[in-house]
Amino acid sequence: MDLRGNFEQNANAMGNKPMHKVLVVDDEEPILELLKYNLEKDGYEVKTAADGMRAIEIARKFIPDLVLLDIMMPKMDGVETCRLIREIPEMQKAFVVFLTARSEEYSEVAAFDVGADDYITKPIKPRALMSRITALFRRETKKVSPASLISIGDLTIDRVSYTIKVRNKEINLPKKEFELLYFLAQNPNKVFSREDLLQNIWGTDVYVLARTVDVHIRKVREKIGEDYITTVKGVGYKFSLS
Amino acid sequence: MDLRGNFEQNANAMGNKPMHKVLVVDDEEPILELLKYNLEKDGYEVKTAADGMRAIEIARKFIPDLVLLDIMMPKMDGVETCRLIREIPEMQKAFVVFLTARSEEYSEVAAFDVGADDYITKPIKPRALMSRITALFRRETKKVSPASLISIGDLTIDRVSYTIKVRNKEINLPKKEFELLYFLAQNPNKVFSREDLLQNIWGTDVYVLARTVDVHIRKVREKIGEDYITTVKGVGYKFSLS
DNA sequence: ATGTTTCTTAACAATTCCTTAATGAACGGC
DNA sequence: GCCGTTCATTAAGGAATTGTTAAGAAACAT
Repeated sequence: MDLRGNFEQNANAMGNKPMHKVLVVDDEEPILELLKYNLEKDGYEVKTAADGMRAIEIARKFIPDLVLLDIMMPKMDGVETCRLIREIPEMQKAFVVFLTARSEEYSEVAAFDVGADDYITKPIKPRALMSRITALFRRETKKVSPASLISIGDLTIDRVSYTIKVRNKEINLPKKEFELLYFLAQNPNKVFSREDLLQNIWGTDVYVLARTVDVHIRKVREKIGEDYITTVKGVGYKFSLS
Repeated sequence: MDLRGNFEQNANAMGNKPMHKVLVVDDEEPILELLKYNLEKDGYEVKTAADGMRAIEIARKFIPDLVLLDIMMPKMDGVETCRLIREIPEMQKAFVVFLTARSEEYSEVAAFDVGADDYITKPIKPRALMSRITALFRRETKKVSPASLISIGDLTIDRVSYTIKVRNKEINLPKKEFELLYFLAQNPNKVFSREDLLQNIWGTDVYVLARTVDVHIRKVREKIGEDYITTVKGVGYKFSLS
């Protein structure tokens, strides 16, 4: 069973990679397969369409983050398809990358004019294509974390340098421990159940036992002292000011 | 809590912001048109120039907030044009963004030395360009020209000669290694992901695997010692003072 | 051209971190 | 006191990330 299935917004406090959706549009079956195979291997969720009409139908529901679009297609060509896709409100911010045979020299200007973000010439080299797609998503503006510095009493949590300071002593925490402490400290005095913590720090698509939280709590306490995190029996943990 | 939200930069379409003036300089007519069209669609006031001389004439009267400047031009190249533009008193605080063909590899250092704020490789992808311009204007403070000399502890980084000094010993670093160290040292204690580093050092249009960063980190450490660059597992690297 | 340096990738090793499971301790109800 | 529940603590295996090396491309210089 594919556990990745329906979890799009698996972004969480740790900044896990969101899974991106890709729609591939080409009239040649082998190319569809090749691209689908490579994309899925890299962890993208993929749908395919054999012509422009189908592409638009699918785009409306699927709302891909990226459309790979063959320029030369029967019935409706790529540029026209792109224009129509851009008319779908939710598709405004999606990326569109054209696939074009080298010989064609299809007007780049026309392509970019309808809002293409890049174009790639056939024959397609999977590795190169994949790295360019990676680069596309890499450019995405990323969110700014709410507070990069939390200071409570003699404890300082610095998300920029990923370090904490207790009683003027700097300590390096492993990622999960850091995120756990950071998350609790963002809402001082508020109790979170283990499930809450798993959801927010581990993410929705991870299958981890609730007891795992205990172990991390224990390790954080070991490093910063017992005074900051309080156990609320039967409920969960909270960051307590004292 | 899904922290990911839809924070996109749909800034331009509405809102009564001050209208920004843009001067586009390129010797190719189609490119001028493409850029002019897209910029005006986004609400900028645009003027164009086909060569450096004309550019300077226009800049003197028009006083644009942003100059898009092709690096490769007949008669006077972009770098020279930029320097002359910077001599116009009213143009001191304008943004300058270079346009460059991917193949050229025009000296970035030369470009930044004459006061470029960014550079973008052709072929130009209007949507990407527009969002970068939006981002440029959104920045409150104009990027300060980076210091050419950084000194931290017993480490000195000299951007002019591309050399560093550790414990009074001068070392020559290859370009990528130097820029990596330089970039990290500019923001001491700040953790950068491999993606961050790729974007800022390799550029947005280069397709390189993230693990490549590791190898360069390794080489830098080999040369300057293990004490300066710290790994933050699961996150990235940082320059750490200790 | 030729040789040299640098960059990138790939493969494997080393390390750290995460998760689980097992055990013991604390607490409350009966 | 006894029992059951819940949490604390520890250790071990496995998973994930990073370190390291080498080899082929690419860029650069001679």
